[in-house]
Amino acid sequence: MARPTLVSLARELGVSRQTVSNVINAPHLVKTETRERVQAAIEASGYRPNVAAQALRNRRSMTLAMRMHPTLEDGINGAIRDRFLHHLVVAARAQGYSLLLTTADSFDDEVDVLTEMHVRGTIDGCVLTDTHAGDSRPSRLVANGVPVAAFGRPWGHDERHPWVDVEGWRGTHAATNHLLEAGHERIGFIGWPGNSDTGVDRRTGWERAMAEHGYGAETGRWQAERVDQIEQGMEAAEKLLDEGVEAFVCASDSLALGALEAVRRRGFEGLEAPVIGFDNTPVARAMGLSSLDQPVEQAAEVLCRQLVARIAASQDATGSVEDEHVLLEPTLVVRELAEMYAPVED
Amino acid sequence: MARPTLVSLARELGVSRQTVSNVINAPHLVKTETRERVQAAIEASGYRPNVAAQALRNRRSMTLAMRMHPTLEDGINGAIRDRFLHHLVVAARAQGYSLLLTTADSFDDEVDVLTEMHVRGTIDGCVLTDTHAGDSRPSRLVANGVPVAAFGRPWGHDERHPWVDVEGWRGTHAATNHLLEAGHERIGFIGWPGNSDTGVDRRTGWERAMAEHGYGAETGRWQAERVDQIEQGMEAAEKLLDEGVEAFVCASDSLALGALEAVRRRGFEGLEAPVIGFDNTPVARAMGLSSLDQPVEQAAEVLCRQLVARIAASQDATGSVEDEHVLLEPTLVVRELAEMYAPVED
DNA sequence: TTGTAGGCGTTATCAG
DNA sequence: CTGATAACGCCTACAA
Repeated sequence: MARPTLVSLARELGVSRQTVSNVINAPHLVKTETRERVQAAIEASGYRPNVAAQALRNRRSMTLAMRMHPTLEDGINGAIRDRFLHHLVVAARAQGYSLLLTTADSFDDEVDVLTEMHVRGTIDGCVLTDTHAGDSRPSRLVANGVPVAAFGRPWGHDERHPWVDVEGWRGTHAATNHLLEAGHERIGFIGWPGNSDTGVDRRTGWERAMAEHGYGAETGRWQAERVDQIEQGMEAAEKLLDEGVEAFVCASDSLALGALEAVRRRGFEGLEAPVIGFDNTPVARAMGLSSLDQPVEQAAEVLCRQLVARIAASQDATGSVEDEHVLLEPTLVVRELAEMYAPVED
Repeated sequence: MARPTLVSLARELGVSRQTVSNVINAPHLVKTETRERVQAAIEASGYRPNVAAQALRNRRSMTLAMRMHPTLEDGINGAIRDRFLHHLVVAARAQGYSLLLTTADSFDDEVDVLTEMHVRGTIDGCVLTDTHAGDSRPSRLVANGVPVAAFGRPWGHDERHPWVDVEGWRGTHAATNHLLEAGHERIGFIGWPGNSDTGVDRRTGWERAMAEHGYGAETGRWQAERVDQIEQGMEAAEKLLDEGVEAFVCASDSLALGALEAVRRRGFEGLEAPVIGFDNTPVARAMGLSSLDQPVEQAAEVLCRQLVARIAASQDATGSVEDEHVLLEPTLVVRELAEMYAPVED
């Protein structure tokens, strides 16, 4: 027994296929009596419109795509991506869209893959993540006519596409203030080497807060740059502790975990360790490390809305919409150190 | 300038659209000369077949779906899911399929959502994860005519669908043997409370290895059951250490991290901690904890192959294929504890 | 309010 | 080897 179609339903009911279609897409056009009869038949038969036919006819696939980056050191870490992805799917669904996952070997390849999908009508638009300085993906995709929305601002470029980003500096700023208010004075910062935009951004918040409290002169001495590993964090923290630093804001949870270990070994007062990480990873939660949480849920939602608006604009040919550029703020999650990791007594 | 179609290309070249189609799908039917002329035009114009039209015509969307579970305690953890997903996308792509992500509020809802997608022609089949005892999803989906392949065996049921699973017990068995060979004698096991199938499976490997080495009588005393948290693992380990246990195999990395801390505090010889976790999470890697790695890449690949075969069978109506049931083995990843976490000296 | 007609872009079948 | 014809299932004008 084949699946019912508009035509088969219409035939059975003795009406035209158009009437059935109207019952679904423009019920107000159909006489109540007919409508109810048709609706009953639709439900009884379990009829569902075929998406391929709709896509062909409407020229929209109601599908978005996003590249699944291989887990990289410097990209969004696994846990965050997992959360982001989940919310993205939910947000897309809420707008009637599906999310398709893709892979690519490189950023260049990503542009090709996404463009191809768009040309073939597989997707209506795409989400970009892991933006970086000099990232040419957005402009190239836009040039190819592919609607784009990015998670991450276009560092240094003034791109013509909507994006959402999290203002890391506001997070580290809040974290620094929190430590200062808790009575600590010499707050250090452990960040990444090089001038990655995210890295500079996160350090800036600390610098600013310190300057605001009259420690501007010390920000040169009280900071360290290490690659993103626990051990590196610990080593850096020990060096800074020797210089008199007593609390730490870190660019990542990995570095923070290292700093935490260093701090534990020297002991500290109270239940809350004077160390704050970034990204609020599961480990941080498990150990009781305070951390900055990125509002990925909200980011996913905004991103989706932007993208859908962009798609609508690109199809209505009503011209361009105002590109939204949204900045969100991380939330400081304060925790007490898990008992088992309480500082080692001297 | 609209995108080229078969018709527009055909018109330009003065051939029929069918010929153009043949050049793409059945080149051998076309005279070399014509073929080359058409091919040149295709490349020059950047023509790409429209997937909606293909899907409509071929009645296959070349798309698979998988539910994105909200991160749960007992499900696949974030990091593993991330890896699995990535490989699934790659494997699907290799077979010409795309992967669509979905959400659902419950297992029941998941069946509805996936069935709906299949009825509407959005997807050709789906992947199931987080299978559990009494899981009715596979049979219901199969009943609805949706091709299915599951990551996780149908615990206790003899389902008629292909699946792949990882034999946890072989992992813990190998881990236990490794510790025994390293000279430890009294190996304990820290697992989860209750009788979750995965939990029992993982414990079984340890029990078996212990029995094989003449410690069968001790497996009752040398094990503990705790909820999956670091602190619980530590507490359990301390209790067992007091009973004379000297090394641990754990059902998860969380429990193992706790056990590791307990072991550190008492000190141990060598660089390799006498603790082995499960799932090879990033934290384990960072801290230098030995762990059992699930072959998710291979699982994704096999799963995809199974599903595609299943789809083909469901469409050729050639009857049913032999359902494959594949069991894979975890790999023991032995690590030396990160220097900074070296045991505390007495 | 309902029905008719045309077309979205592709592929399979069959005749030339 | 090539081309004409007929769907695949849906939606939007437009006509009745």
